[in-house]
Amino acid sequence: MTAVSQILPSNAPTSPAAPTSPIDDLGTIGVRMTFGPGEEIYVQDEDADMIYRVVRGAVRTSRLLSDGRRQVGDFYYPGDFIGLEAGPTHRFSAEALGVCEIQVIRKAALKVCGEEGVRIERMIWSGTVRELQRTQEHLLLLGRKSACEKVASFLLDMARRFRGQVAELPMGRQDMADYLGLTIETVSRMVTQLQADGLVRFQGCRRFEVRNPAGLAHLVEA
Amino acid sequence: MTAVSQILPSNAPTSPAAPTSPIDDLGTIGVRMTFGPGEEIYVQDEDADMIYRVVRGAVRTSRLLSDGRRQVGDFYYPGDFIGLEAGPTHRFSAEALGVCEIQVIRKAALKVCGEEGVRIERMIWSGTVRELQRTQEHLLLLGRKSACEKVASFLLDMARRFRGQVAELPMGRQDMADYLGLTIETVSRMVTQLQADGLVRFQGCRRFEVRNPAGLAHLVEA
DNA sequence: CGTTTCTTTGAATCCGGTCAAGGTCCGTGG
DNA sequence: CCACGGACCTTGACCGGATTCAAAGAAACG
Repeated sequence: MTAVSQILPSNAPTSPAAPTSPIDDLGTIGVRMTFGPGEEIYVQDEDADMIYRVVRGAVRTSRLLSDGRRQVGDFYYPGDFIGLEAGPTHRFSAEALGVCEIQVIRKAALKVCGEEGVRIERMIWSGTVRELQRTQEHLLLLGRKSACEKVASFLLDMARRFRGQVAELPMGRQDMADYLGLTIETVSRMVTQLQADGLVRFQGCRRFEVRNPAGLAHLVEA
Repeated sequence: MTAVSQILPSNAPTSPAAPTSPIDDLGTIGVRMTFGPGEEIYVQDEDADMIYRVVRGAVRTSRLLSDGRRQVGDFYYPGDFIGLEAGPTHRFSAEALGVCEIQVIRKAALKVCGEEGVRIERMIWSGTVRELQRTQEHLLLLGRKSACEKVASFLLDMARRFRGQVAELPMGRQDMADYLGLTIETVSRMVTQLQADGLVRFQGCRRFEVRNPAGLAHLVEA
């Protein structure tokens, strides 16, 4: 199901200015795998005996309703753990957005790694708490924000990762829509509107910069 | 801010058929406190050095936007931990729905309780994972479900707590609305509609029973 | 350079929100 | 015991923001 070490050609958006947060080393535990665009890292309802960490690239988690509606849980970047939510099985699927490299660790392996295992378990704990916090933030966004506020929140959040430089979105409009609980058309319209209002500027549909941080922040409304 | 051991008269809905899930004992750690309807157990942005566990009654967590919009995070019942999401400060407030009794435990106290502390820390860990799962379920509901499906999901979830008997809602329509990302009017209309369709039956606005479990489940659409 | 996929834009529709009344439930006090 | 008052819930009419449907435009890819 999940391809082991599949090498893809260099068509990947190499994200030249990617904001590489320094990734604490995970030591020698686990295996590195490479996934191509759209490939599944793990699947909804599958057993959850591994945990995963993004080394390079970006990942989305998503969940499908039986009639095809989809909710994107979150997007993950280098240094982030994924698959933490799991009880016995995964509630969401995880898919690579572009080419990405993932470190895969068997949960059971941590028990027998002493020192190193304990250190990683601590990282997992704090990762889980952060995940819970982000998810709660996401709740607020989905439950109580307008389309315009949703898109503004999302862009501001993305822009933060790039520290004011030009930001590059690793996902398309459909992924944004499914994250924000909107349709792709609405996302597109709001992006257009935010640009018309001079709050952001796009160069192509995946690169943008914030032109008016204060104005954008005002829309986000903590 | 939070009243210690306030005794309220017996106007509380004593919930005679309340589904008392057996609560594992927390031993002698921590203090029990009683809160009256609407009282704050902890407040958004407050320091988070305690954890809390519902002993009796029901609790909602909620978060306020600066313009008054409110999102209810979740509802908690006897045995549930609350306040787990916290980094240094609480992201949500927690308020008592009716009269309720809460066991309050200073986090730092767990470190020095040996055996007992470790046992509770494990309960907290599994509580946090369950919380994350519930929150993700909530995401799906807020992002991708119609008003009717939202209300149906909610009622089905509540009904499950009462194992098919007549269920008693500890919260009012406004709380349901803020949990579901709807207005109070829409919640009311959907309840009326579900009743008209013969899926549920209300006796008063807080007691109901499921009349057609399959039909209701069909609306929920996993 | 043609084809496919993704994005944007427009027009019409509809679901849920808003505004405004009326109803119900309860507790209080005459 | 009943009248009153307040809080909460329900219902109706209308409105508007987001979706839907459709088509044109732009990017990515072979």
